[in-house]
Amino acid sequence: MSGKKLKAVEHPPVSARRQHKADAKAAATHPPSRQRPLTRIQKEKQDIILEAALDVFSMHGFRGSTIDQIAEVAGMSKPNLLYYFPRKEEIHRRLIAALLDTWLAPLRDFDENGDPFTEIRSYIRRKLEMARDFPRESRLFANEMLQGAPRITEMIEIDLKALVDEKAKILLTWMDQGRLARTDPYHLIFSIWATTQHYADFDVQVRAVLGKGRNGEGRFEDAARYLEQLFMHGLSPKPRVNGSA
Amino acid sequence: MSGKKLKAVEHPPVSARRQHKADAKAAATHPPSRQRPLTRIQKEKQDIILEAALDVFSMHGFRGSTIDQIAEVAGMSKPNLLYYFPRKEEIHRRLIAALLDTWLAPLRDFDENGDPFTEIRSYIRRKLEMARDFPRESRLFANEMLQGAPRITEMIEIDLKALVDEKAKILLTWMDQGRLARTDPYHLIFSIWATTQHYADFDVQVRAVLGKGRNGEGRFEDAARYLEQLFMHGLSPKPRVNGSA
DNA sequence: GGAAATTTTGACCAGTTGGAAAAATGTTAG
DNA sequence: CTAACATTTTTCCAACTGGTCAAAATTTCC
Repeated sequence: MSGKKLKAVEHPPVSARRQHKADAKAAATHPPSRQRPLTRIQKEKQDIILEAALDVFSMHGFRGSTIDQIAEVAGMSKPNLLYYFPRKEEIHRRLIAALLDTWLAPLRDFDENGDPFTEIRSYIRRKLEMARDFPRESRLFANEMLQGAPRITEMIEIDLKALVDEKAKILLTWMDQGRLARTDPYHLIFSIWATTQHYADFDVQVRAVLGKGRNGEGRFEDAARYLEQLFMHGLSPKPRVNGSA
Repeated sequence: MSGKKLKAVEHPPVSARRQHKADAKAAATHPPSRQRPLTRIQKEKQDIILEAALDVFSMHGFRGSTIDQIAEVAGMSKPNLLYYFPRKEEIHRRLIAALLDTWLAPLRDFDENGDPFTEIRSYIRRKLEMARDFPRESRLFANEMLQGAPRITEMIEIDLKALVDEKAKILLTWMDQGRLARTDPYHLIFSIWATTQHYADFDVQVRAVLGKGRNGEGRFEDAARYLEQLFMHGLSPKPRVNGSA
């Protein structure tokens, strides 16, 4: 329901402060990390752990989550879990790395040769699908943002920024060609992120407000319809529309 | 740059489960809680603590925050802090209660006798101002939502829902009168929440993407302009606009 | 000034948390 | 079967956590 292997992007020189004694002997018998090709069984266990960790981290954030909790959800003992991931941070890093990749995929697919409205519409749709199908990933990301993104600043300041810059340029071109209302392309992108991820991150609120009646999967359909209308109307290249007050 | 006292709204009958032993003697010498009119000095100290707690809770969530952290930010010892607030949960509850009240004020002011676009525009503006002036409150709220709103379910399921229902009805009336594009009023409200709070909750991301150049307070001006355009255009009562793909 | 009340501090505690060590239990290839 | 390896469990620990308590320092009020 959520797995999907994503290539992990290492942050080479992070080097956090060490306060615990453990440091030297890393190639001991315990972790199966050293060079080995990583058997299929190991991969499976790691996936189980990552699954469980996603559950926990996405709800409580990094500091609010405990290894014990994750181990319990994963159905194994804490030391056993630590056999696969030498430390808590490592699990979290793996999740974040995997997340960033999938999370940006829809934006990467934004095609400058396509029709502006088709592109925007399908971008919205894909982001909304992700909010529906991977809410935990969305919340993990949101948690990270709320905490000031301590572990991924470089990622968002470099990779993400570059990607958005690129797509903003495309939007600007479309605006110049009169195929799209002239506005700030960055805030346009922000607004798509915000409106779609809202359905994952604030799910409880959305459900509560919509009431027991209307909160099956249908709410995503409604959201899609509404957002489509809002953005299609809102961004159509027309001078002015309403001028009251 | 952020202070501004907010009137606190008490939740009378929350009654959470007790698991710690402390329970009986509450009128002991320690806490200045019993009946006393609460001196001005006490209020000041409590405010200092709440300020500090807002800093910490809004970044790390409830579980991820420690009393020691809060005490340090507040510039006092942990036992001293605990003298004013007998337990961690109490501080958090106070913050949340205060928050909810201010947070919903703009929506309460939504006036059915006003002009639809004027009302929506000023609602957006006010929400954006709150995201700018009270980002920590916004993040505290977001953190609570991400965790499934365990401490405020009743609040959002009852009070919030009722308020939104009421305002949705107003929006529907306007739509019936042809003064507003016909759409789902609930999702319309969600989209305003999402787009405005985004600037508080995902502040790091917004700053990073906009780059060092354009991230002074100006970004809120730009956001306001963009959102105004999006919503004013997007919700104007016109049949169809673009029909490609 | 001094007794009473308030506020602050220092020492302490039981439970939790991240993690280490090593022994115990599989598993597998020769 | 058994040596080499992989996995799991048991035991343990030091630091941190929320919170208590009594004594000390300070303020308040007569």
